[in-house]
Amino acid sequence: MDRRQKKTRDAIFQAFSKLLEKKRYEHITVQEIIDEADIGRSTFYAHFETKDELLRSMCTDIFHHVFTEDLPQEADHAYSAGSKSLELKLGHILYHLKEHHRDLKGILSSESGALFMRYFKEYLQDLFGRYMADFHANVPADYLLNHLVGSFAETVKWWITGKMECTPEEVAGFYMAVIAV
Amino acid sequence: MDRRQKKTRDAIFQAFSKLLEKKRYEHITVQEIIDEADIGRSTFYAHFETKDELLRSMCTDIFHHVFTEDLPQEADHAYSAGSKSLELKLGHILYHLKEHHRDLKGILSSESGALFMRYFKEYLQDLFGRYMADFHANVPADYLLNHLVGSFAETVKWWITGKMECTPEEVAGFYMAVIAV
DNA sequence: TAAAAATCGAACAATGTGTTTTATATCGAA
DNA sequence: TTCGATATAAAACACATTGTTCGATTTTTA
Repeated sequence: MDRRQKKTRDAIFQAFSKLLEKKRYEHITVQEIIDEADIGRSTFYAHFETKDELLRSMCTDIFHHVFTEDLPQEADHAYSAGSKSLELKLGHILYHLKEHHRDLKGILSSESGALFMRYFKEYLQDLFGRYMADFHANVPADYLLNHLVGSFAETVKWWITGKMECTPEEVAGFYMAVIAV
Repeated sequence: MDRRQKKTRDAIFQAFSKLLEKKRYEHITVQEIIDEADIGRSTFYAHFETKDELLRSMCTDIFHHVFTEDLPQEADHAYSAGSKSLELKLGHILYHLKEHHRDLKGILSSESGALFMRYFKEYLQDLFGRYMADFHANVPADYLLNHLVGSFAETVKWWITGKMECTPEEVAGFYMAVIAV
């Protein structure tokens, strides 16, 4: 990627993130992002078609980091069955999410949080699908999956938007405690 | 309330609801609502300051119906303690929500669903707060409340946006099954 | 019937969007 | 280093949407 492109992209991300901290997503204009990032109008549109796509890109970047990063802890437990394996994996995801907590606080604080949650759940859907066999509840499978995914996403939101006093391990523990079926 | 006002208000609600069925909330313009409702521009703004406020009013109307309607079943069980009392109450709420499923499908299908969910949770927060004593989990109280409220809201969303093949009682049962802590 | 209130409809300013164009600056490869 | 390719800047533009205003008209209520 061209240095200039990367520089511009980073400037936009940072400007957007900064604006999100003090303003609702809906009320942030492209012009404000441009001014904050100190770039030309046409340059912004050369990178992103819309504000929504900008948010989507930020989320995708974060998810790519969070979900595809090396999972050192997991190697030892890759074949351990059941809930402990899931708990470790979720703890690891929380650990990586924490590294982005500044960006995430901004994103989650406004309506953009709803979009983030939607994208986040798409990723989680795949992950949890692989653990569904470990759960046995007398409810429809799609309902259960929806419940597990939604609850974890809400857990993340609760953690990030709160004071984040708990460790990733503790948060994963809370989650496992309330979904134990 | 003046007949004209009621007529106009209903026309706006119906037009908005109809548009929501085929279009995303964000992409619906005030002008489209006006055209669909066949009213004057200034009339719309005499009723609602913004599109957001229109949605908020629709939600409030529905919630008022759902949460304050007579609860016939509950009279017999008002003093029964524990989870059965909660399950009955939730079943009743689901029963009333079903009466609005046409409007709700539209609202929940787009980003307006995020706003609905937020308002809905505000109401649920009060309700669940009164049952918190019945739950005992080794997690922070605010986390647990957030989990219970969020999960029920997601349950409603799953039910309304799906095929709604289950009865309110069944859905309440599913919910109780997965939150049993 | 008469005053009060709601609606209509047209015009209006203000704001934001996304595109286009031309000139300039920077990059990457030969 | 040189040169073609590419990214950016800056300004102008058409367009859509918003929210307000105002006078005329209709409907309600007393």
